[in-house]
Amino acid sequence: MVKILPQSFYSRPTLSVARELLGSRLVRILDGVRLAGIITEAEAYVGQDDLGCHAKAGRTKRNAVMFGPPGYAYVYFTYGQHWMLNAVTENEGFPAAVLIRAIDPVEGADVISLRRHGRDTIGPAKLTMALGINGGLNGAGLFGPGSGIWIEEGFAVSAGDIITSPRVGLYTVPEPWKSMPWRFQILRR
DNA sequence: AGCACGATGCTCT
DNA sequence: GAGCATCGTGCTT
Repeated sequence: MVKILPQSFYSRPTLSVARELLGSRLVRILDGVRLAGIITEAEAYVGQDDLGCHAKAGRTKRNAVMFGPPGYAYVYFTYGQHWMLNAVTENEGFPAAVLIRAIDPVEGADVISLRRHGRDTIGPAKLTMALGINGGLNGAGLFGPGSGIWIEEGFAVSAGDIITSPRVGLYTVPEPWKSMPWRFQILRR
């Protein structure tokens, strides 16, 4: 029996949510077809004090969803071509989110492979390409089946199987934020 | 297998 | 006008 992660799952410390999203199942209904992948990598972005977080300079049109209630998708466009998927965390008014950085396809792998031209789904923009995620999903609720995207309970990943490291791509972010070990990955054996 | 680089356009200053 | 939570290619080992 399948359980969609409830809004209360996201209404918690972002680091906990990021760790626990590993092993869970990201589901996307695309053209009526169910696609899904196990989340294998995620990063935490934690509030206005975190100078790596988009919310550092306050609320803007782009990051507004992060300031809202938890459990919603924050989808933004970057590098002129890529969409990034985040899950908003913590309480309304505290801007924080988890960036989903990689999935391991488990349903609709044929469709996913076509969409990726046979290439992998390890990378934040790669998985949005694979699942057809774009700005139209910014603000979509992740805790119910209504929006065509949600996250289901998966399997628990033991602490020993989680790799922690600094977040990727924060070239101009000052320390200590640049080096905070807020990237979580499932160890590949 | 790894590194360097160009692409490309939106957002915020 | 600068910068960007990246990707794919092409070149080097």
